[in-house]
Formats: sequence, structure tokens, C-alpha cells
Amino acid sequence: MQSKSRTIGRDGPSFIEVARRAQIVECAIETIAAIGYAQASLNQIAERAGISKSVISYHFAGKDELIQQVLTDVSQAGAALIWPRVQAETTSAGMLRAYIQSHLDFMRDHPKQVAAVSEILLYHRAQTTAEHDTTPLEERLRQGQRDGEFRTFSPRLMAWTIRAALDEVARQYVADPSLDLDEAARELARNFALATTAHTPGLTHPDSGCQVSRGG
Amino acid sequence: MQSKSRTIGRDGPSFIEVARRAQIVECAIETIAAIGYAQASLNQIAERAGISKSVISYHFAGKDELIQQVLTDVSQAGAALIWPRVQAETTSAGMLRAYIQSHLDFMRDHPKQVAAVSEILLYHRAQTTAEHDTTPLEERLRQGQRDGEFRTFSPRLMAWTIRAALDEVARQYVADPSLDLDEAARELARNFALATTAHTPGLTHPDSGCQVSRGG
Amino acid sequence: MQSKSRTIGRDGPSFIEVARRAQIVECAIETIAAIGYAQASLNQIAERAGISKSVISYHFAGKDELIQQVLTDVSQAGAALIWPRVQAETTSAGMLRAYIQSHLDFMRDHPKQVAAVSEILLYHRAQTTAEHDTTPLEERLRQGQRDGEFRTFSPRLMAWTIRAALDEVARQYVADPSLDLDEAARELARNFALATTAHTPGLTHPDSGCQVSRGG
Amino acid sequence: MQSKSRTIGRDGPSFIEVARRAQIVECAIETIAAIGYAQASLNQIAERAGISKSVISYHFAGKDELIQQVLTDVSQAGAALIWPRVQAETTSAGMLRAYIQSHLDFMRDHPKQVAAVSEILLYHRAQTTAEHDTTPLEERLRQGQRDGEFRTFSPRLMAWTIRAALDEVARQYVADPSLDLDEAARELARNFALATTAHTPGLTHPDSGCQVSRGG
DNA sequence: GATGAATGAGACTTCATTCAT
DNA sequence: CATGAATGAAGTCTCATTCAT
Repeated sequence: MQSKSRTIGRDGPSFIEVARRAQIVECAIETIAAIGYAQASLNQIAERAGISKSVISYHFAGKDELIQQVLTDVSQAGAALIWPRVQAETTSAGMLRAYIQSHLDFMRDHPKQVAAVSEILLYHRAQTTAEHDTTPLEERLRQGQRDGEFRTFSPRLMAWTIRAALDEVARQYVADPSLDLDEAARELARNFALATTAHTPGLTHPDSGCQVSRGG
Repeated sequence: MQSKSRTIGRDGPSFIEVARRAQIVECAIETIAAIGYAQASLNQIAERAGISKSVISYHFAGKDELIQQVLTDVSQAGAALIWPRVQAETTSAGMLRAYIQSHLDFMRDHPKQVAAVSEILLYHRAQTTAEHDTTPLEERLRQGQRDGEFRTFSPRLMAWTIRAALDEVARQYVADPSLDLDEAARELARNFALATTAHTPGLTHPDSGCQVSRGG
Repeated sequence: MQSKSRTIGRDGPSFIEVARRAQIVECAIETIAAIGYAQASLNQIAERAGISKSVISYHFAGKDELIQQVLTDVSQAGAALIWPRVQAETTSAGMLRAYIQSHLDFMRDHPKQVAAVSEILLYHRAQTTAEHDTTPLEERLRQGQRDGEFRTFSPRLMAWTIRAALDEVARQYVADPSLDLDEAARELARNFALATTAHTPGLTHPDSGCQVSRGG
Repeated sequence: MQSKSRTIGRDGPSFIEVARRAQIVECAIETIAAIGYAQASLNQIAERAGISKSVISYHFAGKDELIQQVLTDVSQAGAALIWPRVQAETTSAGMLRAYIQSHLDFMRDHPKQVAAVSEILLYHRAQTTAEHDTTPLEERLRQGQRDGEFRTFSPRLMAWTIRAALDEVARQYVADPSLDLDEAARELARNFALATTAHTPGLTHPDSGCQVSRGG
């Protein structure tokens, strides 16, 4: 049954179908995380899965659909973890800390997923047109500035930096799982808290939870 | 006569040999920057260079050596621009600013080189063993801490973040050359100045005087 | 239970078996007529039939048997329409006209069947050994000559020409159903009537009075 | 050097290049003629040529270009033989006879070419849009009618019939080279002479002065 | 009876590399 | 020094067929 021509009947895809697709997606993630996107041929993925190469073609319309599924699955799982925690924060500083913290939490639980997605996005970046759309993160930063909680900076550049830092940590973590993610989270949170907040000399930051106070 | 088995006579590689290699490296850079590493086959490179595909094989042991040469050449050119300016600074803060500024200057003058190297590194990251050696930048940051100029933070993580931010800007600049590099330099310099500097001298952060450590 | 290894019990194939086979044959015909033999994979056929691909394999020993069945079914249906009308004629000229006319009639009523068979024969011609057996049509033409109703010509070549013309009209009709088959029938009938009949007894054709003889 | 990216310099393709392409085209023709278009994979063609499969990809942009080259080569050779002889005739009847005769002459000299082209055209017919353009042959027939030399008939249908007959003879000749082409030429010429000529001047056929028309 | 699932063969294509000239 | 030519490995995808349920 080809995924493309699948007739979604009363029951949709069978349980086995779902399980197989999930398994293949998982193997694809492992393979990409392990040997890199460039080397992750269908052959390699199938080999790791212990299945024939054609099985992938049977459950997915093609390599593209498989990769797309990887992105979708991981993105959804990540968003489900991250955004609720971000939304729960009341201050922009808290939001930023939650954003970083929850990213690294997700990374700890799903290191390969993060690495694989990172690989895929990098490899596709060259081919996909640069997206100049505002990202959710950038929008949050902008909001923090409007609220006067953040100092004046380029939200876009700051967003790029935060994302790049998170991705880099992801890659490093995959390369060396002994990396202390908790410590990395604290460090990143503090670094970007300092970078985004208008610090006011004389006001201390005992717990690094920056206070709002516009200076200059 | 393959480059690898070249017999180094009295004079080493001939002038023509050197010039040819340089030309090929340049063409490789342009091709990779233009169409991405994944699409940059030897065929494509040779075509853009207006030379035969075999010329590359003649002057280089293989594609790997060519790519390695690209990395070497660009890295050397970059280092030649960056480190003198960094060394000229007397304070760690000045050093960091010079590091960022000179990187973006190099980027403006050699966008293709930067783009090509960026592409190559991305595609090879998975295969290259993670280097746990201390990078020069990390060492500088550490020095700034020893001098008491920088606050306490993880030098390694900070170095990662800085490098990641610079790479990200490089990619964005390649994708959209209208990006204002001067502004980006100012922004990044300020962001990392804030992140690295203990703005409230005398007040330490006992709860986070940590380093990103391995193990556990 | 494979069709080939089917155990013919008391009653032979069951009613369901027969019906299923007929349905599959029909779907195969429609698919081949619609998208061409080259594109008509079992997948395509099963999809159009709304059945599983395996059903075909279950009821037929393989694709070959299915295709063979298509040929058989259509040929039988065609023969059932054509030969009675041909037999009903008393003269050879009438027979020829009836042959052509009934072919085009069958074509009008069963355009897909004709198209499918046409496609199949084309694709299998190279593989099937050329049949040097005398065809029924050729035999009829020969009879017309014996009766003195037809002039002297090569019956085999004439039969080839007639069949080729009918096939060509079939293909054209499938490609463009607005083709006027009645008109085509009249035209073909007249053309071959003129070609086969010694129209002016006593008038010789000194410039090309060729005899029919096989072999060089 | 890929055919597509070939830079046509001063001298154009090298002698060897031309020879290799010609050889491959020839092998493609032989293969198609021998085992049919459907079975004529690049593997098969390369095998018969005694070369590697990649050699074909080296000299041709892809299978499509190879097949196109086969069509072009054979069509040009055929046209070069046929049309001068047709043009040399002064009467329409002579033209038609020359058309048939020269086709079979070409067939005798290049049986495989004719068979291959026949196969290719048949296999592509289903995919290519039916051409409703007037063919040169049809135009000639029309001219013969205007001159009053030919009787009234549908030029399009007659052209179809003639072409179909020639193609059929080609296939039969390939299947059985002992076929007497001279006799076939005489037979076909006579058949179509009879079919096209108003053999009884003064006797018109008012009931069938029709053309194969569309619509309805 | 029926079918979802799996599979191996083979198709076309791209690519880095090698070789003879 | 240079290159046209050739090649084999590997990639993605399609397909007819087989098997366990």
C-alpha cells in the first residue's frame, strides 16, 4: 500500500502501518544523527533498521517524505514540550529562560532527534530560500522590548544567536553525551539574560533573574 | 604524477603547479558558495573553471584533498586578518570585540570563501571527530577570566556560542548579501560584551560559578 | 490457491472465482486503455479496480496470465461479433466489406478493449514469434481469388495491410474518439474493394502485371 | 565531457566522440530491433556494445537523448533516400509508387533501423499527443486529388493505411528476413494504385465522395 | 478467499576515480 | 602537463512476486 495512494477509509492507517512508519522514522533519525545526513542513504537507514531497502519505499512515497516526516515528528514533539513552558512564564526574561531550558530538556530526552533535525535543516538550508519571516522567538524578543523589559537590540540577530547556540549545543551533545546539559542550560540562560537585559549598575542580580528597569 | 606521490626536487612544486592548484581551489570555493556543497561535484567545479575534470584529479590526490585545501587556504587567510587585530588589543573586552569585528570584516571581503567553508564544515561535521581541544578563542576567554576582566562563565560554552553566532551570520549574509554587516558586528559585539562582562564588579555569582564540565 | 494449481473439482472454478477474474480483466483493460501498457503496472490496475494488488496475484498466476486473458477475452468477443457477419455474406467482396465494417462496429462499442489489445500486441510483438500461419482473413482472400472474384494479388500482404489499417484506425480512434467510424468504414471498404477486385476484365495492366510468388 | 554541457569550440565534437555516439546509437538500434523497446534497457544496450553502462551516460545526457538520436539518425537517412525519389516523379501515381518503393528499399538496406524506429514510435505513441497535423504524404495525396489524377477519397485515412502497411511490412521483414521486399513493393504499389486511382474515368462515386471528418 | 506487508531484481542516473594518449 | 574517455559503485525508485495472517 503506497502512502501516496492510500485511501483513508473508516479506520485510517492500520496499527502496523503506523508502527512501521514510526520505526522507520526512528531509524532514519538514528542514522542521520550517527553518520550525518549526507551519508544517510536509504540503504544505510534500512540496514540499521534490519529491513530491506524497499520497505522504506513501501511505507513512504520517497526519501523526501521520510525526511519530511522526521522533521514533522520531531518538531511537533519539541513544540509540545517547549511552548507550554514558555507560555507559562509571565515575564520576557522568564520566557527566554524557559525557552532555553526547555530546549535543552528536550535535547536531553531526545538527543538524536535534535541532532537529526539539525542536520537536515542545515543540509536543506542551502537549497531552501532564506526565510525572512519573523520567527516566534524573534517575536517574543520584540515583545520584551515593547514591554521595556529588554534593552534595545536587534531581535532578529539575537534570535539567530540563540538558535545557533542551541543547535551548537545539540551537536556537541550528540558528539559527546557526557556534556552536562543542566549546566549548559544555566550558562546559556544567564548569558542571554545578560545580553538582553538593560543592566542597571547598583542593582544586583542575586539569582540572575534580571529585574526590569530601563536605564539610559 | 599525482600530487601525493610528487617528488619534491630541488625547488619543490613548480610555479605552474602552485598557480593551478590555487586556481582550482578558487573555483571550488565559488562553486560551493554558489550551488552548495552537496551539488558541488567535481564535474560542476571543473565546468565552472572551464577546465577538464581530470585536471583536478591530476593536481589533487582526490576530492578530499581539494576540500581540505579549501579549508586550509581560507582558514589561513582568515587567521592572517583576524589574529593580528586581536593581538593588538590590550584588554580582553577589546579582544573579543576585535575578534567579532574582524570576522565580519573578513566575511564582507570574502563572502564566498566564508560561505564555502561554512558549507563544508556543516557537511563534514558529522564525520569529523569532535575536537575537545581548547580553541584559541576559548583560551582567550579563559585569560580574560584570569585577569578578572570577564565574569565567571563557561569559556567553552561561550566560545561555542560566539562561533555559532558568527557562522549563522555568515550563512545569512550569503543568503542575503544586503545584510548590514556593520550593524551585525556592533550588535554581536555588544551582546557578547554584556554576556561576558561582570557589570557589577565586586558582586560574584556564587550559585553559578561553574564551568561546563564533563562526566556525571 | 493459485489459479494454475487449481484443483478442478466437481464443478470447476467457483462462481466467485469467475466473476473476480472477469472483474480484474475488465480493470486491466480500462487501465491499459487509459494510461498505456507501459504504465499499467499491477499497482495501477489494482488501484483503479479498488482492490488489493495481491488479489490479482491470487486469481492469476502472474501478470502474464492476466494479459493473456485480456487478449483471449477480447479476441473471443470480437470474433463472436465479426465472424457471423462475415459468414453471412455470400460474395468475397461482401465478406471483405463485412469484415471491415464489423471490426469498426466492434471498435465503436468496445473502444477500450480494442485499445488495450492494440497496446498489448504492440508491446509483445517483439517477443512473440512471428506467426507464419495463415490467418482466417488471408484464407478468405485466397478463397476469393480461387472463385475468380478477386484479382491476383498476394493474399498475405493484403491481409497484413487490412489488419494494419484497422489497427491504425483503432489507435487513432482511441486517441481521438471524435473520429467518424462510419465514414472510416466506408472509406476502408471502398479502398480495399478497389484494391482487391479485378474491376475491368479485359483491361490489362501492362506496366505492372506482376505475379505473386513467395521467396527470392 | 557530458553531451549537455559540451562546449562547441572551434572543432565541435571530436572524431572519437562522434564515432562513439554513432556506435552506441547503432547498438541501441540493434538491441531494440532484437528484443523490443520495452526490454531494451541501457544495460542490455551496453552489453551488446561490449561497453559499460556508464559509457552511454557519458556520451548521452540520458536514455531520452539516445532514443531521440536514434529517431533523428534513421529519419534523416530515410528522408534522404525517399524524398528525392518521390520528388523526381512527375505524376501523383508515380510519386506514390516511388514513395512505397523507396521505403521498402530503405527497409532492405536498413531493416534494423526501420524496426527500431517502428518500435520506438509505437511505444511513444501512447504518451505523445496525437498529431493531427497533415503529414507530407497526406499532402501529396491531396495534391493528386486536386490534379484530378486521384479519385475522391479521404487523404488522411489513405495516408494512415499506407503508413500502417509499410510499418507492418517492416516488422514482418525484421521477423523474417526472407520476405521478398521487391515483390512486396510491387504488390503494395499496385494495391494502392488501384485504391487511389479513378480507374473508370467518367464514372464517379457520388455516394462516397467523403472525407474522414471529425465531429459528431 | 483475501490482503497488508515485505522483498529482490533491475531500471536510470550521478559521481569520483583511473587510464591511455 | 593535460584531458577525453571509460568505469564501477552507489543512490533513488518501480515493479512483479511471495508470504503470513
